[in-house]
Amino acid sequence: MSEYKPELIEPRWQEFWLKNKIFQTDDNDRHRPKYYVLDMFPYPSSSGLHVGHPEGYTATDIIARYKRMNGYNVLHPIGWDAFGLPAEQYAIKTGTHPRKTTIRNIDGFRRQLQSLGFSYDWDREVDTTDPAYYRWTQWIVLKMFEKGLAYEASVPVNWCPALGTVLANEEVIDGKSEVGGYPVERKPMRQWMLKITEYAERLLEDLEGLDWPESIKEMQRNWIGKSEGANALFRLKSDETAQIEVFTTRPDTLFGATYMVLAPEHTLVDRITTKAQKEAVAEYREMAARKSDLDRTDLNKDKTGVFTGAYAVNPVNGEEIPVWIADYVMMSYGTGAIMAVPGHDERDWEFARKYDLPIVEVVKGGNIEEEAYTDIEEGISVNSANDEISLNGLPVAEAKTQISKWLEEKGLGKYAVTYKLRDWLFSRQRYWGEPFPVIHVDGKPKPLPEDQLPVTLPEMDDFLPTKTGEPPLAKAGDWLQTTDPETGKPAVRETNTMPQWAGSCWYYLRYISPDYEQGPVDPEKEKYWMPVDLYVGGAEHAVLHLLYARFWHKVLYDIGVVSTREPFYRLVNQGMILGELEFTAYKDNSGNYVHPEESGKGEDLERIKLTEKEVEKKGDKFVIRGTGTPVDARSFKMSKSRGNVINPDDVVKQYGADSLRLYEMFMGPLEQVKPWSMQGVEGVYRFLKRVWRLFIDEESGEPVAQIMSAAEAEPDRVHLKLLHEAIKKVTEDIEGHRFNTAISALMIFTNEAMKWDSRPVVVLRPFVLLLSPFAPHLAEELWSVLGKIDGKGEATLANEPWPEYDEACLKDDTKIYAVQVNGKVRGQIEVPADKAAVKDFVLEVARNDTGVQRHLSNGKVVKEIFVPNRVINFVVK
RNA sequence: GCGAGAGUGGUGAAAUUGGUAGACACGCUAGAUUUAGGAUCUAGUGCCGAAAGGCUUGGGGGUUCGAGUCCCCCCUCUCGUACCA
Repeated sequence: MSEYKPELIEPRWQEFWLKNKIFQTDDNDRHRPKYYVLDMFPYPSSSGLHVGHPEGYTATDIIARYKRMNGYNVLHPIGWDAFGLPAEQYAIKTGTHPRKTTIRNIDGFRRQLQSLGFSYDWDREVDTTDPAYYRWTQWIVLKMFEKGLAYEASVPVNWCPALGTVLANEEVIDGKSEVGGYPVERKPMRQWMLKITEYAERLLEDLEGLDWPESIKEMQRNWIGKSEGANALFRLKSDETAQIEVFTTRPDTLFGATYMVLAPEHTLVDRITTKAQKEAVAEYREMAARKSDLDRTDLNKDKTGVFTGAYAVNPVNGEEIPVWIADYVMMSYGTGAIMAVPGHDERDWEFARKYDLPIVEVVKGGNIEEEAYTDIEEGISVNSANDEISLNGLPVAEAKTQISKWLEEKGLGKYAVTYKLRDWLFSRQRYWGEPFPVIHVDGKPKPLPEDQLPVTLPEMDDFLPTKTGEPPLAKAGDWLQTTDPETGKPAVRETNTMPQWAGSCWYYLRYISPDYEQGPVDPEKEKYWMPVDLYVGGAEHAVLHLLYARFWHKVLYDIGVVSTREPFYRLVNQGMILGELEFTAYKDNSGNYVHPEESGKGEDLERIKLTEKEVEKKGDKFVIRGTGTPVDARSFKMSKSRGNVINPDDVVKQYGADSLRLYEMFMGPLEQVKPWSMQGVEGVYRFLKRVWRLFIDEESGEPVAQIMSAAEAEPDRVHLKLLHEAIKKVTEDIEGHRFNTAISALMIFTNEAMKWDSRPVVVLRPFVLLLSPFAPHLAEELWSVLGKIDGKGEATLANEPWPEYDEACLKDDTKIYAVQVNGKVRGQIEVPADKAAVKDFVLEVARNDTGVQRHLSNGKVVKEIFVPNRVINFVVK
């Protein structure tokens, strides 16, 4: 071998690592500190890896390799979140059993991941579709039944006829299914729910201690949506027995409540509606029921509603106020009813304007003729007094406390907290998911005893749901009919299955003891390994996966299965990788290039893709070269339809896994969104070739003559300075996840070392170790080359200690100062290091610099700034 | 609308506490070696200018001897969210 040929090097080392189980984690070694570094659970899709996967995986692999070399016992596993809709839909289309597809896809993913040289412990693979795994998923759900955290409910769900299943709110985007984009409608169905709301407060509170991106924490906080306020009771004018309870965050505006609104689905509506209004109300309710959530929000500019004919009494001032129904009030939030304060709530203001309802000012500070005044900092209560209490003159916060106290004393209301978070709709009408460990006896659901687990999926060849929306499992006759193991009574199995989230809620625990038989995780090992020290994945899981997993973890904590309150101590989101930068010009019907925005008829324009050479930059935009016609210059999300998808396999084939890994890390900061560039891959590939030539003579294929063993040549100060600078920079940058600048430090070392006539092994060896987390195949290869030269070193560098830098080697003989005059750099001076901190000496040298002198002669020096080892500034007047 | 984040060369980006802006890489220009090369090496490359010099981190103000970095106002983009009372 002569040139750098990754296709020859890489498979050899991958096989070596695998065969010798180099990265197998030793569970019983409790002396070393542990480090658990985790990638987000991949779904093994049929299309294989995309370049986004290796981004996070490379980052965690670098950390894992680095931590091992630093003496940590590292847990770095991978597995498969393999239940899910695509395999089932493929089965419906082709008749191929989902298990078959799943196995094939997993094999594909495993092959791809291994071809990238990731240092996973392959003996810990887990697969959510394996009964040995989902046995414990079912077990956890069983525990939830026991704790009363799972219940059945008939809820209007997002029924997608095309997919034949119910979708969670978060799987519906703009009224269409996230998968496939099919229309979704509302339909009431029997469902399993999990009481995540019971954990709302803890899920919110425990965010505090987590080292997560602030944006993700904020999204979770918003999702949980805690509001503090009061519940207040309004009695009805005509019906002494009925009361309307409302939730408000602004009890201080109670005197300004001029009407009330119930959600159309509110149970009181039938009871309070007057005869005269019955028809109008019924009509409105029917219309509202037909609307999906999307339609409701879509129409949010034009609020609608109907008067019920009933009046309620405002408890603070005895005013009789009309009760309306309107779909801008949601049954699922708060109490499903509001007191409307149009003076100080935008929505109520709009509604009141439209239906000509009175608007009263009770907080001074704005102009309620123009818009609702919602400020809570400056506003002062007015018009808010009765015989017993007056809020007048109080700021909002104080008014809130006063009125809440009063309401409570009177039994008219009390302090209340409401969350946006809803219970988790936990069942799906699908085949390819975990069956529930539940049977129905005498029409009632009953959890199975633990020893009946796992409840395995029945073999089927028809995966279509029934026409009524009953899950496919309803067709599994033999499986469906069973007996209650306790009573022997005939029983029917639950036919819903769990959503895909279930398996991914606790997989990080199974990795710890994948073969443990007595529970989901070996408690002793759990105590050693948990929590996860570093969790890396895409921001698309910011809310759902991370919230669900935190919820399950807390349940497991409560029943003593895990020892930590939170599963993931530190979270990092990798930024999305976009396609290559694209230049697009637009032509109109007559074939003239136009500006897309100025033309104002964007839909008729023809899009022309231009190359980099066909455009130039003018001002702050790109134009067609030689003309003034602007073009769009943008990178887009990779997608099949756009044709800008990069397949990692192709990159590996052309440049090798090390180049792919290196490029993905060199592109920019891990967390940032960044566009792909094939030329950038070329760049790092050239770097690796240069590294190769630092060691190997391309003509002969032998090590270069410049390499000196320890016996032949001592490293000199220049060698050591360069090396130790690299060690310092690379070490600190890996610790701070600044992989791009770490690579740049490796490049600087290589560029300099290439010029050396003598390349001492004792300098090259640490360099190879620094390179190894980034480009492990090349590093192993070069390590073995060095081993042949001086007969030292192990067969693999994976367990070598990480190099440490020596401060003494970093010292310079001289220091360089920038010399400024009035803040502008006018010269540069070099002074001996031992005198660099001597102010008078350095200033004298600076004054004598010819370039500086010229600028000093213009006036009088009034001030001299001296920043040791950096800069001097003369202020001249 | 609201919330969060980000704007630095032709491009991806550096600049860890306020101290020489543009490291490293891509691209480009010239040259060398060369049958050729998407190979390698050398030199150059923020902008304006012949040079001296001036200008420059989205725009405008401010603090400071000194601002990409701190403060105020504005603009643009990305992501999230959507009647949550």
